[in-house]
Amino acid sequence: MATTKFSRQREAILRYLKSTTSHPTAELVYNEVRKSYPQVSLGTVYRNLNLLSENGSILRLQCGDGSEHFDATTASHPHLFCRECHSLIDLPGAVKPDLLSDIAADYRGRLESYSLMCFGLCEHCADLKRKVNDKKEDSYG
Amino acid sequence: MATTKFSRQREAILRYLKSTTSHPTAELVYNEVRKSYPQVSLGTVYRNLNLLSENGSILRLQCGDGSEHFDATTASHPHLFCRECHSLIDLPGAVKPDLLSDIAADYRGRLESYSLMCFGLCEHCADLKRKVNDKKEDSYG
DNA sequence: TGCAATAATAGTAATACTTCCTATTATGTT
DNA sequence: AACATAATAGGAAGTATTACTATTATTGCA
Repeated sequence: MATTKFSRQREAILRYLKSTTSHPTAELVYNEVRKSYPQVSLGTVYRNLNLLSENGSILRLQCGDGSEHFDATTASHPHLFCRECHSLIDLPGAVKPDLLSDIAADYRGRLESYSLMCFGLCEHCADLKRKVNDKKEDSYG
Repeated sequence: MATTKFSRQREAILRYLKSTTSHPTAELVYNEVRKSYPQVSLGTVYRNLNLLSENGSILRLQCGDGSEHFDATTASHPHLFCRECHSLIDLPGAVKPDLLSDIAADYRGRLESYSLMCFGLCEHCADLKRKVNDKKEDSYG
């Protein structure tokens, strides 16, 4: 078996992901890591993101915007993709831990993990919407 | 506003998606629709899949295998991506309808819909695994 | 029924995003 | 220090998807 060797680039990628809650794409990780390793290549970033997600160090998120996002908080937790500002954010509050077992009760296969992506409005965009509605009420009522 | 006009190709795409439970990719939809419309182009398939998913006629599913899958069963329901045979299947049994409200209780934004993707083994692959394990027990124990 | 307006299409070019390839460099071991 | 090899940089190649444009299909109306 090929043993995994340490690499500064991989450490920088993981360190960056652990330092942010912004769920960056590969491209954003690349731009960030380039600040400390100007010679790093996009291929290296992709190879390591794949390696880290395969060994469970990070999560791979898809929200329907075409590209993939990465998250170093590996415990299954829900995300929200805002349909207004297109930001991808962590949702506070745990999902019921028995989410999978409820489903598994009806199913003879094996459920090991899940990814829950919510769609709607983030707090900021929901606030804006409320303000706009308030104004409308002012003018018409 | 541009009004949407009828198109045979779009109808064929939707009809096919409604006739199957296999969650095909754009490429597979293309191959299928080509049987009735040999001249159809991949661009048309993509444009219509986007249109149909934007107007809520179909769902867009991502299971981490790189491409997108489409589903004409539009009610939010859970899916399973089998890590062994890589098939993407519907999970029976409803998710608790209060799944979103539980989360929304802690959140000031607005949650409108969700996509729940489970990972593990489908019934078929889970069965195979059990048989292999049984054999091992035979030989070693 | 025929005509005008325009949405949708086919076919192709262009654009992501991601992986693959190869010579070179970094890491870990003896 | 020397060896074995994992990992890298840089660029080429491969997919999945979108954009462009001349042509065709659909719709509303005379």
